[in-house]
Amino acid sequence: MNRDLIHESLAKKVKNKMLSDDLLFDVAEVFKIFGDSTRIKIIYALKLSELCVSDIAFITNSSESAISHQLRILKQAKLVKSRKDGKIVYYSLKDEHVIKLFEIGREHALEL
Amino acid sequence: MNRDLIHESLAKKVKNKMLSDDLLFDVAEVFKIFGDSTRIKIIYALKLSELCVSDIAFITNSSESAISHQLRILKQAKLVKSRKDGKIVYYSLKDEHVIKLFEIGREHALEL
DNA sequence: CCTTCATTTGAATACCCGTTCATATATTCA
DNA sequence: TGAATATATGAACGGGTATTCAAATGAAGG
Repeated sequence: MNRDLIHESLAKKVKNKMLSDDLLFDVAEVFKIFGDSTRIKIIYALKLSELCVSDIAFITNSSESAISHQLRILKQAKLVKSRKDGKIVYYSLKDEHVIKLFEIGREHALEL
Repeated sequence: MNRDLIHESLAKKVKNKMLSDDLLFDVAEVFKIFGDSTRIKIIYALKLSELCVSDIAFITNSSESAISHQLRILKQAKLVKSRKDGKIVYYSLKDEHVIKLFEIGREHALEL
């Protein structure tokens, strides 16, 4: 780690302009949530409609347990919200921001 | 997996409207690339300037080997491009799309 | 050529994380 | 209250992946 810098002036300038490690970590965390097939499927399904756990399990061909675990993660990340009606818990996307992120990722995926 | 559907009609409708597993998988893959602190740091640094491997290692406090590995991943994902000048390889972001995705993730991270 | 230096590569390690399975909680209804 | 059902939870297992370390590649300069 104690070498000569190849472009000392430039590298130090860029290093000074870097965002904080904390913020960059948080940004990575947001993307990490979207970076799983099951969660992306859930997000897209919820983009189409409010749904309960077993609906989502059916739609995504996953177990209810797996979906429940993933919904907890999505909820902790404040990407989805839930309401309870009797035995059934209905999940939906928390805001338009989530949809925006999804759409841009989708555009990019299509460009490959 | 062979239960009664709670909201059969709705669930089947949503399932029919789902994007293909392949596409949703690809979308998740894109986000997965962004979902790592080191790679996000690299992306942000390259947003500020074209840089070589050892510059990036200095800026991100990582080893050159680790950066090189991550740059390969970023290049395979078509998020960065490179040009060679003698011994030195200069990396830069491939297009504005990458910046757009980063910025939206950043906005979302700030909203927590 | 031989050395130096920037980068790459491969194998090994260690860690993270998604799923499964079994069980628990909670709510409805008989 | 007791059975049935929807969801949640916790532990454990397995697969994936980021980093490290050692070594290889490739280019410049003496």
